[in-house]
Amino acid sequence: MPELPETETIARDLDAAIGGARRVVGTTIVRCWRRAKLVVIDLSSSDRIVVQPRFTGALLIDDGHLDAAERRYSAVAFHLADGRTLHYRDIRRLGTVTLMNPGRFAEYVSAIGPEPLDSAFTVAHLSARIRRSRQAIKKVLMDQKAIAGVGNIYANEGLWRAGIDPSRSAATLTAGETARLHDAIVSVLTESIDARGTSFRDYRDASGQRGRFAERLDAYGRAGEPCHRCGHRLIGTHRTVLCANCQS
DNA sequence: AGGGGAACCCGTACGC
DNA sequence: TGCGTACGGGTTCCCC
Repeated sequence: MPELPETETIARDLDAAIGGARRVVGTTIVRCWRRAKLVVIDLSSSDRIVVQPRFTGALLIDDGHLDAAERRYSAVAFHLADGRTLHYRDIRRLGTVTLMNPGRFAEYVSAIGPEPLDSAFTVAHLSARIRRSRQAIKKVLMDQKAIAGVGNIYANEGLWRAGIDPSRSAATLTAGETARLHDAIVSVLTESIDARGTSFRDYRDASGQRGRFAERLDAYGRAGEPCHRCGHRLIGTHRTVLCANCQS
């Protein structure tokens, strides 16, 4: 399930492969980039193709060698002037591909919170958002209106790094905890992008490769295994995992 | 307003 | 073996 680092990897690869004036029938792909968990494809017409992969969506380039298994679930195909085809494939079909004009795109994006890897995302910003919510801190982290791009995996990882219980009411976090959480989110997302994301289940990048961050996870998917920090057994379901000893 | 819950979808895992 | 069913999971929409 692509979160920020996986979506960033998809967008970067896509931009390298087809960004910079690749002609599609009737228009030209100018640039591919990421906002939150969305892959955004800028067209010369000033419209944009906005792809939300959700769980199983992937953008794959067929240069004539894409195997039939990958092509099988293709829902949308963009034929490029150079002969290649950009496929949106989605096994569970919960993802979306939307063509937006500039007004619609601006409206859509304005409802999304700040990018955690932008300099505008400061401890003060996180603190202000956290302080006014009595919801569990993990739920706030996953709220796209609060912070863009963080989902279940990186919410678990960030909270583990910061040593904070995911079920803690957001408003009860101290200034020190908020600062640690901010640093934890930024570092885990940055490191995951460097590793080309976390591959779980169906996620593949634009060339069909898996990400390497899965082997570096500290919490997500590790219930019952020893904490990498203190050795205590991690508790929880596959959804929320924590170390009861060092996340209080 | 803010929070809670259902719907969306289909491959996988599991039970009989 | 083969069929049927429960499950998952982010976002959106609806309702309280």
